[in-house]
Amino acid sequence: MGRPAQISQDDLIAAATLVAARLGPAAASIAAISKAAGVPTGSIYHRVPSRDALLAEIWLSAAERFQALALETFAAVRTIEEAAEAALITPRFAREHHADAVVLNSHRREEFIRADAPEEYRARAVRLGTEMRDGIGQVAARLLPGDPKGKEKTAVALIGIPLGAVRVFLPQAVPPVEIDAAIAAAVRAALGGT
Amino acid sequence: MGRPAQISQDDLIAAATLVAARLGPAAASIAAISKAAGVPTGSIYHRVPSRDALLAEIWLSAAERFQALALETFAAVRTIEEAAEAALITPRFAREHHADAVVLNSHRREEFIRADAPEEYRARAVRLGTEMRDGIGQVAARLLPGDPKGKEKTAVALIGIPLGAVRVFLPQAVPPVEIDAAIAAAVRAALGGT
DNA sequence: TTTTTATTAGAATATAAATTCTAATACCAG
DNA sequence: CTGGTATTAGAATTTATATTCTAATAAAAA
Repeated sequence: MGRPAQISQDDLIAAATLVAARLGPAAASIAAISKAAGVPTGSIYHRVPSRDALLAEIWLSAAERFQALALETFAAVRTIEEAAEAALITPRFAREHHADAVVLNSHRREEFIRADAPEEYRARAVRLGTEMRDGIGQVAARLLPGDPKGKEKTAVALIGIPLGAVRVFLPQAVPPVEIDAAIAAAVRAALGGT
Repeated sequence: MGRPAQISQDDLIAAATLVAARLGPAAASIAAISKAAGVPTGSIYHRVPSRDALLAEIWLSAAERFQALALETFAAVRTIEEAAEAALITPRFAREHHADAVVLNSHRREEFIRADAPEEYRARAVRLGTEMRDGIGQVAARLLPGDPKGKEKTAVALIGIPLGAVRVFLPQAVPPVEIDAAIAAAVRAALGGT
């Protein structure tokens, strides 16, 4: 079976995520990542075909982790009060998965998934975007039926506001729990409740 | 006086800002910028000493433009209602200065002003940060006196929430005016008003 | 008109980082 | 024990791009 690997592909992505979160995707060079992972540069290419692919995996694995949680939560939202509670997944995720949150929140997707990235990765990213828009659209249909800008307002409330609040503290710190009440209140207000 | 320049330093920074906003700072190469500005690569170095300096100028000129507006507005805030109105400078700025807003909002400062950037630029960036924190602190002292987390809540309300709301639409689009009411309502709520 | 000089223009060079390559290594199956 | 094989290890190569350099140019001043 050959010589055993020092790290798994998941370990590699985790190490690369940490580097990208700390230094930014542009500075996440193969040299920096291999040093952080504790393996020689050549070994990286036994796990992923290229740096572009690795950068894409960093973003996609973080995004898929967040989105699975978000969509499941949003699907259950029937009232503005439930929406206010659901919006708190964003600060909670940032506390539990700091590096992922920094990757998603303090950087642009386009810097991880370039215009010339392999089609496979672009497709996964597009699917995530579509799924999120659908999920938001369904919440909007339930909470603000008939409002022509209901989708935009719901996106601002469920995504924009909590993300913005969290971003005041990222990437250095973790958002303090005290801001959760402010986020919930802001979401209620943005959706027109009380 | 020598051969006249095709573009001024401000023109160069404006062109570079557009490239950085569209492609990200990492992809804002000298070649890409010179092409966008319509001048040969060598001419760039008659305007700025290095690419690092140009990237720093892009961020600083955008940040200084926004911050002058923000601090002047915040200085007049005495009530939560005035704070809600003041928070709307962010979506308005994004509509009027789209590329600047994308630079500031969809990218990290650290990617424009690297750890090894010339001290002059780092100092300007540090000063901006200090001034903004001071400004927020003074608003917090007026709006939420005695609240131990008043500064964090004010930052979330005046910066985080409007920035997050705007970011739902950037970098492709411009935030629609319809969201301004939602932002104002969210800011009031985050500050504990009504 | 001639001289001066900042700029254009883009080729040449330097530098940094991604990728590939060769050899050595360590485990497993037989 | 031995052969097969995936991995380590890191050097060599390639590629991309920042920077420098040389010559030509265009306007203003003398």
